[in-house]
Amino acid sequence: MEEQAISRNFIEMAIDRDLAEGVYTKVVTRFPPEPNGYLHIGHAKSILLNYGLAQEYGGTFHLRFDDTNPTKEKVEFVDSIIADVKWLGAEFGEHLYFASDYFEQMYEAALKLIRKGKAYVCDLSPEEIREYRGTLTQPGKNSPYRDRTAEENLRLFEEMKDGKCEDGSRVLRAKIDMASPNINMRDPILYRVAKMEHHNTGNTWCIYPMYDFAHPIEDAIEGVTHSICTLEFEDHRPLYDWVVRELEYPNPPRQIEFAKMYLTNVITGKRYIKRLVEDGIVDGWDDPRLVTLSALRRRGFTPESIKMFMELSGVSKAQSSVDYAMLEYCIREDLKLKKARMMAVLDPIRLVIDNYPEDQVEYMEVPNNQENPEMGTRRVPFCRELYIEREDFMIEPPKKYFRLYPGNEVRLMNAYFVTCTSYKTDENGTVTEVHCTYDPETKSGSGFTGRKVKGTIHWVAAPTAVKAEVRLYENIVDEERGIYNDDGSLNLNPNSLVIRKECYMEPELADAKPQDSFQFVRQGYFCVDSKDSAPSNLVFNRIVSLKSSYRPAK
RNA sequence: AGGGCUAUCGCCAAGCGGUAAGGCACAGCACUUUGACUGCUGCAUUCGCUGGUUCAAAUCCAGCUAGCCCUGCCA
Repeated sequence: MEEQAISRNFIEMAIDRDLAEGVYTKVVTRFPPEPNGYLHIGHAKSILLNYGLAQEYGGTFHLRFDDTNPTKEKVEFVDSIIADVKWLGAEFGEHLYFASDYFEQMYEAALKLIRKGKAYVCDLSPEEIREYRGTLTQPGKNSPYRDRTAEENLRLFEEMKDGKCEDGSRVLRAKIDMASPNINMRDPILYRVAKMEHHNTGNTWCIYPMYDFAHPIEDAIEGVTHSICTLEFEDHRPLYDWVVRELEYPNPPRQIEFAKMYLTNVITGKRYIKRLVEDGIVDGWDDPRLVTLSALRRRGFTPESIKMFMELSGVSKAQSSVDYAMLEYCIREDLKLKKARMMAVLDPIRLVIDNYPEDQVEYMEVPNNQENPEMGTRRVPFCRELYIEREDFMIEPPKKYFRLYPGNEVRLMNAYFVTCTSYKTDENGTVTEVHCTYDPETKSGSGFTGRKVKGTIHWVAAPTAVKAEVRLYENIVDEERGIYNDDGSLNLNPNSLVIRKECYMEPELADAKPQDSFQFVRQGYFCVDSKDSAPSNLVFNRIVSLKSSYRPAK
């Protein structure tokens, strides 16, 4: 009851009011994508918002393809969208619809408007229509075809439907107000001719309804109560209302707009992503550097993390750009207790324990996740020769560096304390090998409290190490300058390349399957790539790095 | 005779006339077999600006300013 204090967003408040006033008795929402591309993280907000609202009010959520323009749509996109919506956990059950299945009803609706004298067939060319429309500051003027009789309009519209008109030669228009300050109300086009095959209806139709006409009808047919869309449609609301009013739907849906979500440092915007795909800059719609849902999934993001992200970012009408760090927080938060913490050395250097028996192998009992004992333990081999991270050793350590350097003692995670005794370099002065001695008394779990060390480093036994490839991703765009330059050329951040590393991992990881994910101690969360991994070649994508408060001194 | 929307910390975002929630980020301390995690602490005398109404204004009124959207037979 005190929990009630949690604030409700403006959409919930509007729905509460509608329910209280009896405008609606149930809630029906929908996510209405056009199948002209893959879904990205921006769409996830709309999906989760609509689905969440339906859940919250015990209503229904629909997935409806707004496929009214055959020139842009493909079944490939329909399939990917369905997969992505399901992956996010937005259950639409039987409520999967296609706007194109309503074409007959939309045609009837057009007929109704014509009979009411609210729509007319216009023979103006596209250029003329533009001229007649006026400008932002100048009113438009009436089309010379505006006063055709209903009979004539009916005849002409039928000709359009029957394929007797060429593309662009005629349109059906609403008769509203050419002087309206809202350009959408200046006799908007309702139907256009497009002699083209449609992915769903084939060649049944050669006239297709425009969004402004089709969308309110789709919503009304399905009994949608709250038609939630983004801010750029605010100016269309008067037309939306005009359509449902003139068509005399009994309980017309109501359109509510919210601000699109932008993420800093990534490319959102379907047309930019599309261009990167088409230009071959990325491997495909699911290239892990993208923020399409399929890319995030491939990279290892979880639906839960995306849901959390949407909940944290909130819903409002203020144009906003959420910090990418928030998404990173969400995925770390989600994986923290769920994933095993493994040791992997990304930039290896050999560590030899001089006083450890040459042929001995010990198996260390290691918890899979310190904070989640339910995840059990595993056995990790330990021996005389190991790999450690190159950055975990320094010849001359800066202040406050408490990893390995000559004379210093550190803990090998889950194993023993070791003290660095010497090191070897090549002719360039690059360290090639580090030598140390271990103290048998300090074995992990032995309860040794004799002395403490400040640093703990991870390692992998050299003879049994599994070789794998790891990919680290940097942001693909230069945040400062945007994606494309003025001349249309691509503006990639020079640091945005994928960094590939050959690395060594615990033998247990040899059995990792595509989409399995883990925390690599001190390195971040990684997920086995589902496309590029072969049994003989494991490829891990870094989902997100771990936070680090260590800053190497300059 | 342009219209619509928005403006609260670096980034999101509550607030709906009674004296600025929360999260991310950041900083510091503690803890630590991950410099992680966790815990604690700090982080808007002020709500785009200027006036006005009121005992009282981020909240109401007026006028400015800035940003976003709209002149597709796209959605």
